[in-house]
Amino acid sequence: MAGGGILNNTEVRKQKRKRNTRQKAVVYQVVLDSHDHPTAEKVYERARKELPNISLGTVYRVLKELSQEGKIKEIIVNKQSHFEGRTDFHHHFICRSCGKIEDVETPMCRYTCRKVEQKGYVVEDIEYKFYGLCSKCAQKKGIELE
Amino acid sequence: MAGGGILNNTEVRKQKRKRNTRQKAVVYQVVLDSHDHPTAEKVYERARKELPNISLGTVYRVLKELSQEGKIKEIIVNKQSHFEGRTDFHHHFICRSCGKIEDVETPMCRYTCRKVEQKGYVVEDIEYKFYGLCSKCAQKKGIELE
DNA sequence: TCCTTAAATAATAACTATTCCTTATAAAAA
DNA sequence: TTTTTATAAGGAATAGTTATTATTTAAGGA
Repeated sequence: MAGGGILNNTEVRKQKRKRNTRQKAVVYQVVLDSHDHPTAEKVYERARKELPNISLGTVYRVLKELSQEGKIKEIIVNKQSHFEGRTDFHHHFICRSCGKIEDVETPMCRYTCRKVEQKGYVVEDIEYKFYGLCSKCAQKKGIELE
Repeated sequence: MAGGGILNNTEVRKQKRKRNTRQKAVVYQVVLDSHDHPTAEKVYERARKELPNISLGTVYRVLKELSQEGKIKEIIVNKQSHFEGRTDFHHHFICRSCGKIEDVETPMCRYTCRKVEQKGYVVEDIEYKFYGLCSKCAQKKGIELE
């Protein structure tokens, strides 16, 4: 049969078709406006103020899409995804007492990368996490111990 | 009523009693003998060769105990726990193609730590993860692209 | 040695974050 | 406007893990 196996112009155009939905726009905006590294559930909560009928599944899917498109970043803490609008190179400090996640500005450790690359590895992504007590919780603990 | 609220000697001794079980010994040995950062499920599989009736729940509980005692280390990759017998300061490279986890010897980044501590944070633990392609997968991909 | 006791176990139910599935809806092409 | 199909909503399903409970067993003492 003619045309079998190879896509014609119409089919190619169809494949590329992408829709611009309000749900995606709202979820993206919520992440951009949030500076506390919200979980999917928190993003859902906030998005519902704008779009009361949005579903949690949609939030999860859109968050994954946006991450893959490089528009937002996913940070995993305690096996749970958190999201942020900052996409430049930086890392995170996680307070074990209050759970707060804070950004840490860090230069990439060239020495380490070189060492890894010497083994023939290709480094695509680097993730540093610092765990401990944030200043507030450290202070509180200091007071308690006195 | 007499004696209420305060523990007597017998009660104190009872509280401290800890049992040495075959299950715990076997799970520990399995982790020490494994050099591939096994998951709980994999540890379970291996422990069953020695103790066919051991339960998965026990494996999970013992792995957590051993981690808390500092005898083994837990590494979380893709929201899944892996375990290793090495407990000294080192980090990990994770191959996105084959999933292999490899140890990376790294000096602690003093500059970064100092920067974090300047904010009044108390750093208790540091975790570096490098994601990419291991030498084998990088080579394979190189060949494919030719 | 046998008893006692509570810590640890096996078995299994429950939980939680996330993904998958199905039907319905709506954005964009025609 | 009509058609097309990507995306949405709602809910079921899944995976990894933790909690619960009745049972077993290691350890200390009689």
